[in-house]
Amino acid sequence: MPYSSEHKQSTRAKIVESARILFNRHGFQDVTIDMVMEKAGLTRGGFYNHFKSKEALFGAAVSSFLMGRGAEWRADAGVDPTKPSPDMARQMIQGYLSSEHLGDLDGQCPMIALPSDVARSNPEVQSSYQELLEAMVWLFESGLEGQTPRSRQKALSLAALCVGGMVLARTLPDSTLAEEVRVAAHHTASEMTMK
Amino acid sequence: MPYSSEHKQSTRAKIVESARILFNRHGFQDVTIDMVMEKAGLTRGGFYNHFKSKEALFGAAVSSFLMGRGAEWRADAGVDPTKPSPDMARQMIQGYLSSEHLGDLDGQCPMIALPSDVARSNPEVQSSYQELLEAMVWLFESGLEGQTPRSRQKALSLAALCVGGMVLARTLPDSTLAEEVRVAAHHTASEMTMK
DNA sequence: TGTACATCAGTGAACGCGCGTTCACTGATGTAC
DNA sequence: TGTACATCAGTGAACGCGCGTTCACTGATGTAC
Repeated sequence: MPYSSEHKQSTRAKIVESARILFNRHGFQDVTIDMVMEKAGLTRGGFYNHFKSKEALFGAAVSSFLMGRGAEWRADAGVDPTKPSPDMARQMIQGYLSSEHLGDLDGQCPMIALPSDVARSNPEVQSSYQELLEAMVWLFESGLEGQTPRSRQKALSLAALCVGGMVLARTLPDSTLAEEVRVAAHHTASEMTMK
Repeated sequence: MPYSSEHKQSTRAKIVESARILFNRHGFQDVTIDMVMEKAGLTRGGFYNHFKSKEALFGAAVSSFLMGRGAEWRADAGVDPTKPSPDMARQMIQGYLSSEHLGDLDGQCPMIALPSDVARSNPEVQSSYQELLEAMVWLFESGLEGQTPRSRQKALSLAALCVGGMVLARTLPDSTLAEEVRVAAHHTASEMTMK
């Protein structure tokens, strides 16, 4: 077999990474196969050696975030699952609702950048999105006292607050108001981990 | 001048209403001018007698929600601005995070249906979106005790929680989890209006 | 060790379809006389 | 009051462009002998 066995894999990875960044910036429909392949240093035609459609690429891109940063979240929380610390939840909130994350158009969480796109996409993409949320909720839940229905409710609400705060902040044209929303969500979320 | 003066206005209104519903269901890009005009009982060509572009229609559609339900919110809150009641905020939360609202694909709030679309649209559309959020925040803020920085933070966080909870619930393919998120956000938001 | 061969990742031209927009027209309706 | 006229909302065919996808090919690289 010509070409080393890793060669195709690494090309595929380059395509997915280019796609993840471009989708994050421009959304599903405004990104063309040409843009993705050019960013990956390749040409149009080769794309279908790796994916059966543009939608399949979208799924791979969302999923790649889950495997990357999402896996970090899990790892952070899973270091010692028997002794979960509230610090982990607080660090997560700190990072997620930070101004750095708000400005990081390339690296941001797809739940912020692509909610409508995912809602209208196919079930595989939506599953990746759901796994990402579950990772986040799981980390929050582990970081709170005990595993009561109460902490479950709190963890889910924290996720809604984090995602909602960032989605709003990203969409508002008045950056002062956007910042106000982000900071308010940040404070409220922090308080919720206290008591 | 032929045709009564209201005739064109009412045709325009029919187009906007059709567009609002279709955009809510399918997003900006998946709705065609043909679909909108057909739903309004007209044909393609006439569209440009009313709007200069598809984007202009999108702005009018988002804005029409603001003028419709958004105005109701304001009116509700503004009945007696000197004596704001926490009931108003609670009612708003009740309705916004209800399962009826989650299922109402046609009539739902554009902040839930179209966040990514608006984020990538032009400034006029984003302004409409912002006005909608401001109406919501204003209602929450009026419903809380006093006008302290504290109540402002709470009002903004409530908005983030409402929108975030619904965006997540709408996007999750597992409807049990979606419902869990909605209910959790509902409970937490209600609690926040208590103390 | 060197050479012919087979494989298949990557190329780039072409296809085909959809959709936003334009345009020449039609015909309904209000106004002037 | 009735009739000719002017306006302009609405029609539907056509245009043109972009983009997802296909396809015949090229050429780099591993393998067999």
